[in-house]
Amino acid sequence: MDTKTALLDSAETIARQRGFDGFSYADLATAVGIRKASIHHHFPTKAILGQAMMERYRLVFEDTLSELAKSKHLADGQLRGYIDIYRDALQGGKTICLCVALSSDRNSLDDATLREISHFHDASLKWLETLFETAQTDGSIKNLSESKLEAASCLALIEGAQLMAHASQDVTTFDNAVALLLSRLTN
Amino acid sequence: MDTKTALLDSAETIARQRGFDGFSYADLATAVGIRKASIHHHFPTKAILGQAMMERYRLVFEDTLSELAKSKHLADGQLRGYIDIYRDALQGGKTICLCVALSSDRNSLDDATLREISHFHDASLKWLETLFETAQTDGSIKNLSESKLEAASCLALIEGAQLMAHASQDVTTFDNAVALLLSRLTN
DNA sequence: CATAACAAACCTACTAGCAGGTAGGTAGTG
DNA sequence: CACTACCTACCTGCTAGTAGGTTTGTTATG
Repeated sequence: MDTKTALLDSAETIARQRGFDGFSYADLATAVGIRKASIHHHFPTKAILGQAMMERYRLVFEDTLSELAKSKHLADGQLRGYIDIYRDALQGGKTICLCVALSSDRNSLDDATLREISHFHDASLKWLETLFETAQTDGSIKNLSESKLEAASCLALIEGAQLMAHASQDVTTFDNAVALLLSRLTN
Repeated sequence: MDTKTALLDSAETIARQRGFDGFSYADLATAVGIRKASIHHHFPTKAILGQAMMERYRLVFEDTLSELAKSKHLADGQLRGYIDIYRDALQGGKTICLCVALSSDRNSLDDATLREISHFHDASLKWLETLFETAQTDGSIKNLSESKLEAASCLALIEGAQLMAHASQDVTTFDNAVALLLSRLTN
């Protein structure tokens, strides 16, 4: 496999468990099977690696979301799919969304990476807002309020649910937190 | 001022901005005005300091909650107060609840501190559950579902809102996320 | 076809700086 | 005398990053 991809994969996996400060070049070297110094050939600095990691994550996520929007035409199905993405990302409480994981060690991230995170949040909010707009016409979600607020509330709920599930290392925590949101879906 | 208290204060302040790995004994030494090695006299290891910090935080928080429950008798007032605590804790996006901040660098925390965090979550959930039970009799919150799920959902929402507000360094993010929850309060 | 040139990908060996932690000494106080 | 609270000086281990050399495969040229 491509070494650069393998490095990003390892970095993402560990970062999602332990944050950006939670992995070192030494960790990646061991995981990938090359020497620590060789990583600098692919990613001159850790900041560049972080940025690349976050950008790739965002692009894959955006792709997943647009696929989801294509495959499910009703808002409730889309939201269920969206929640499932975050639930699956938990892997039983072991890992969390990269975005949530990096939010904590903000201080050790450079501006470019921070911008990637903002970008990610903005894109998520926009996608959810569209989803709730759809719901207002197809009626597949109950008790609707203003789409912008629904989106903000929804994202915060899901990210918080993930954070708590990670803290307790238990998916049930996630399931309990999103249960009421899911109960608003008609299908 | 008592040095030990000053150390805990500084540690808490920085930890709430940058996480547990975000502050060093050197940082605390500078902040408090003693030498780095002298901190070990008060807290032999960083793990012990972390534990003490989290325990104090939890105790103060529990105290605040019981005061809140005494001063406001209706559930909506209590919930508004609860949300305000988290909103104030943000200080415009600069700091977050210690519990949210530490959830991220789980790996560098010892078992005792992790147990303190669990303890904190459990206490919060229990308090909120009681709040929603109260709401079912006083009718001050609309559209009530099962109290346990309401509590889980509420805590996840607020913690997620705080995380996102911290990421964007903007309280508006928090306000948007909790707006729909607040709209369910009758007063 | 042989070989020289080049670059990509990796290596060993090293640096400076910071982390938490230790050893052992000192000033003040009951 | 003993204790608390602090000090200087140091240690080990880890971090990201650097310098410079080796291997390997491709590509251009006599």
